[in-house]
Amino acid sequence: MAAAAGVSITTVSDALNGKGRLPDETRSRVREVAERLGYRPSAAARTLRTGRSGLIGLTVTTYGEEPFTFTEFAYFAEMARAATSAALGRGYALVVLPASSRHDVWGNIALDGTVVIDPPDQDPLVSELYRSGVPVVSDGKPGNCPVTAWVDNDHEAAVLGILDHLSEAGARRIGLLTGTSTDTYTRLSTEAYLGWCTKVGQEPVYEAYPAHDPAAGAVAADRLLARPDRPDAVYGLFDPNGTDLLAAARRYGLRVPDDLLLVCCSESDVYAATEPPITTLSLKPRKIGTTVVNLLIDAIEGVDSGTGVDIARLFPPRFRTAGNGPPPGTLMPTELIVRASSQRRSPRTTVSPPRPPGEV
Amino acid sequence: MAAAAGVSITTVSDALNGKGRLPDETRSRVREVAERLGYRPSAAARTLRTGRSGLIGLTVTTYGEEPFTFTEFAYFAEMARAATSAALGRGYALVVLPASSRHDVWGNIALDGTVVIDPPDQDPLVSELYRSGVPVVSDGKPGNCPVTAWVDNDHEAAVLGILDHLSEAGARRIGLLTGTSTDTYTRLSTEAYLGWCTKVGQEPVYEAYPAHDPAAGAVAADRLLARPDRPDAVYGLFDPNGTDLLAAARRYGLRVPDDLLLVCCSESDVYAATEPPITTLSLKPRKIGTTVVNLLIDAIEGVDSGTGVDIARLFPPRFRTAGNGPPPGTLMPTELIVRASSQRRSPRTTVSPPRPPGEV
DNA sequence: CACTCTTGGAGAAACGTATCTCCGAAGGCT
DNA sequence: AGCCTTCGGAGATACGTTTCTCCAAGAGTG
Repeated sequence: MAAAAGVSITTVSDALNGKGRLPDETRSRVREVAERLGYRPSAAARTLRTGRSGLIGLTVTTYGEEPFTFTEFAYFAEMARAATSAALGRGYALVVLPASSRHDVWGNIALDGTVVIDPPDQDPLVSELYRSGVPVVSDGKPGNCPVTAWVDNDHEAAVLGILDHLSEAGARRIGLLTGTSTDTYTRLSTEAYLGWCTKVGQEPVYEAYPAHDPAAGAVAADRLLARPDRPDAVYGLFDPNGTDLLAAARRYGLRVPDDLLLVCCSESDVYAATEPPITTLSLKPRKIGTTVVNLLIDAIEGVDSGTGVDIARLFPPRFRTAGNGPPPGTLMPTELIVRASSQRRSPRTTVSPPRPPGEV
Repeated sequence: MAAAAGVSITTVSDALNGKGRLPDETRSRVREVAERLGYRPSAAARTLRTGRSGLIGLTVTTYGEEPFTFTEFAYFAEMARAATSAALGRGYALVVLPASSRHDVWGNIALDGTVVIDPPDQDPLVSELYRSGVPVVSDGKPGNCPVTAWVDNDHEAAVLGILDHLSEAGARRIGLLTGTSTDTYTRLSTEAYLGWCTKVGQEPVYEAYPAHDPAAGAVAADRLLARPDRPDAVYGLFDPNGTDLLAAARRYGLRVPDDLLLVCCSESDVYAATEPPITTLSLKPRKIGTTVVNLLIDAIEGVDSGTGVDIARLFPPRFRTAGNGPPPGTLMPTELIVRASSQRRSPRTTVSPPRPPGEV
């Protein structure tokens, strides 16, 4: 377009990007012509030249044959929404890419960085990205992956907070509805529960089921309440557990909260309208999504080119451990939304602060 | 990488893409070296050269200040998930881009095509994309936009089916909970309701509220049941209407389905577990998402370069109208999942077939 | 032997941008 | 008058592919 419009090609680039030293008159003239011609600079050429695509990958773990959980749990949907919004605010767009997608799709996209949700140990995808010099920030503390940074909730503190809350409400034997998969969330939460049981001298009462199978949840809830050592309070780790447990309680003639105290982890507000309303733990996916993306973009824009070493210098000291240690991580607080199902008095809301970073 | 590995640059390209005429021995040798070096061809360069990025935009309409509804209604989440999966299956990735995002973000991304969800009349974004030669397929029949193709439910048939269903169940006065926005879904559904009322001689009984405001839905549901001409059956156009209406009915001491028949449009399975279970209309977002993406990719891969004229020839005759008329559209069937809230006998499931394309 | 045909692969152009270097001209200074 | 500095902008190169054209050598044919 350039030459035809008024003059040369360098001038167009400079005028449109505000780079060179041109009189305002020339600048505005070039812009006006570009506008009139509907000229759009080629994103591909710009990406090739600058090495920046403005694209961020969002990788979601995949369970079973379905492409991904994405919307299966409200957590992911909320998190993705917040992440998209945050990225857009800084001029980046999100590409959603299941970890399972074939290599040719991943390889065919110029990514400035990647957000990885709950990477499994030794995730080959993360390793390859890291080797390629692509910054990776994970949602969920990574097991053994070389990520640039990570963000997570303090799951241990959250579970302990809930168990204490239920104890205060009068629970004598607290059960857990958990998952069979080995992701960080499930593992840390379950470990926290078991540790608490040991500490207070309660025999653990829990049922585990494959969390990605919606039917299995109802069965597990039923099983939990059918046990001879039936708990008088239950915490369910997954979103649908609340309704499942409520239905199971109804089947066994248990009144909530009188005979059974109930808490589940969920981002859904349907639990404000159930009968009775159910206390939920929110993992604050919006905050997590926003933080993850901002951390990632900081890394992208801060480091010049793929040495991958200077990145740590970008983060404030509170985010990183000393020297050449593990990647910097930050813990986000969770929020317990107390409703009728877990108490006999009036509701209130508590926020669990993260533990100091030193203990991470 | 090329020259260093074994030999020249053309050969590498040919070997990796299976293009030229090379002996298998050379091919495998080059591939092996590439593998060892961890060589990845530059997506940016390829895009620049071939004009194909493998990227598809997914544009979601935005309500108010929140970036987009995306997850607000399960419909969008499901649809996006199916679309992502379908795109991935054909080697494309999805970039999620709110229509409201600033121009510089849109312009900075090389898109092979775009999926637009429910474009408003005269959408400037769609017009610009179309002019740029980027294929656009919309979910929702476009009002006055030059799209390549579109996919939608037969909303009129769906509403009429529900009204008939409620009539058969004994409803004498059917109310509607609808929205104040002017999107196609709301408009067509409301018009179908009003038309039906005229035909059967019933006075319309409806309340409209801003669908993006979750609190307003509960208020509107309450208002509808508080009217002097209270309906004995209600259809709610939006996902949360079911629980809202159920709560309102409870407040007024109305038994469902005895005093009030209930149906709402929702993709959520929580309505299978409510008390009583609520009949829902599913718009089949999975099917829509899949179809939209496949149509779009057909258009992308079928037309050589942006004339934008030959595209219609790609579609089977049933998808297009004659000559130079409106863009080809296809209607997907909806599914009415009949549960206890709308009948006094045993549930069954009916599928409403789309009307013949001639009447589009 | 002179020729054509096939095989295996190299050379070079082009995609459209950003950026580095350089150049002419004009003005100010000694 | 000669020199330095700034202004406005042009030229050239590189980014890493894909693809079109072309070439050399050997094999087959008369």
